[in-house]
Amino acid sequence: MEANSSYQEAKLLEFAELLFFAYRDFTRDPDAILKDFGFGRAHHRVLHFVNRHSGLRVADLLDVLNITKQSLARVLKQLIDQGYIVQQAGSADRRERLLFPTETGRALAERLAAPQLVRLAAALEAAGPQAAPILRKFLQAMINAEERPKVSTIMAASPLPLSGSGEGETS
Amino acid sequence: MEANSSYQEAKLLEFAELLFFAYRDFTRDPDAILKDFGFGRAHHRVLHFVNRHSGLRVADLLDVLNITKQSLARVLKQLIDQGYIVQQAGSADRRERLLFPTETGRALAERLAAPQLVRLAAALEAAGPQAAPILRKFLQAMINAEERPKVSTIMAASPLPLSGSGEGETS
DNA sequence: AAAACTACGTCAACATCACTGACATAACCA
DNA sequence: TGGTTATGTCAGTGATGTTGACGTAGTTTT
Repeated sequence: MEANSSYQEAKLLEFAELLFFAYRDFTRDPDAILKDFGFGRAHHRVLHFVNRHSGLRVADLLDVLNITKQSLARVLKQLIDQGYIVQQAGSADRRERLLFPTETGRALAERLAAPQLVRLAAALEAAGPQAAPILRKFLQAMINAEERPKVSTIMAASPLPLSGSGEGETS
Repeated sequence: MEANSSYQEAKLLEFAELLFFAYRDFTRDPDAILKDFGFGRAHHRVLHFVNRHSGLRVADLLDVLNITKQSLARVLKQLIDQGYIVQQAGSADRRERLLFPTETGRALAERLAAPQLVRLAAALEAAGPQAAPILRKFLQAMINAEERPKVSTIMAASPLPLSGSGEGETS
């Protein structure tokens, strides 16, 4: 089953290139919007995960994004200072800073996601009715095996209930 | 057909996140190799397209990568100076600089691609036998409509015949 | 042949986003 | 009390992208 023929390799290279082009364009729409706010792609990533997984800790975010805390600090600080994200001390462990989007933050996150969701919906439809489960399997298998449990955990915790009001206890 | 239900949106968001993680890990292996050479992801992209589409012009490369010539210049110069890529004046239009990989360049390109192809092959297998055509449709549809003809042209021209020897006429 | 345009290279300044290393603070834990 | 943990922050650096301006060789147009 390890067909390593020239044909196979050419096919795989084709997918590698398609993936490059697809991802390039996937990020293009939000990048354009972000520019108007003086933000970059890093802000999008942070805002996305804070919005979608409300209440995650700074450590969780570092884990998800795979960047250093110094890298995160800059963008997170900007998002907090400009009122897109608020922090809240953890109730069990008060060292933890749980992150929540403000209303403004949620609105921006949704605005950034909108063109991407439209694109994804169109691409899924173009790929056919059975595409979704197949694509899910493919993408999951593309993720490093050691990372998969972590990713599953994060993605399963999407509608994490807001412990506090999620607002009003800004630093 | 514009199912915009909460369920649909959640599913699409899931794909958006999976795509992020998948692409992140897709670039991880080559990034690690590049570090040993003092190169970055930009070098990989240039070397990849020069290797796979031997003889393309600088203008083609700019078009494919969607970056400015000043950005390209830095990495391209390094790859040329260090013997991974050679230039050759176009025969029809001698202003054009056609780009070719050296043997060393080809070897590095293949080494960088290897883990990605392994990953892709495994993911395609995990996704099932009908995955390839579906995935191809999906990825193509993810690309901006205006860009698709350009991308098709580039990808169709993969085994572009080397006009010269492809070596020996370095600047 | 002169003028205009094209392909490419290059200099300079700058922004974003990542990194390493070091150190500070507050809160938890033993 | 002392050690560890979660987070924040300062300082310096590197990779990659940007805009703007200018130069040079080669092609095309008039």
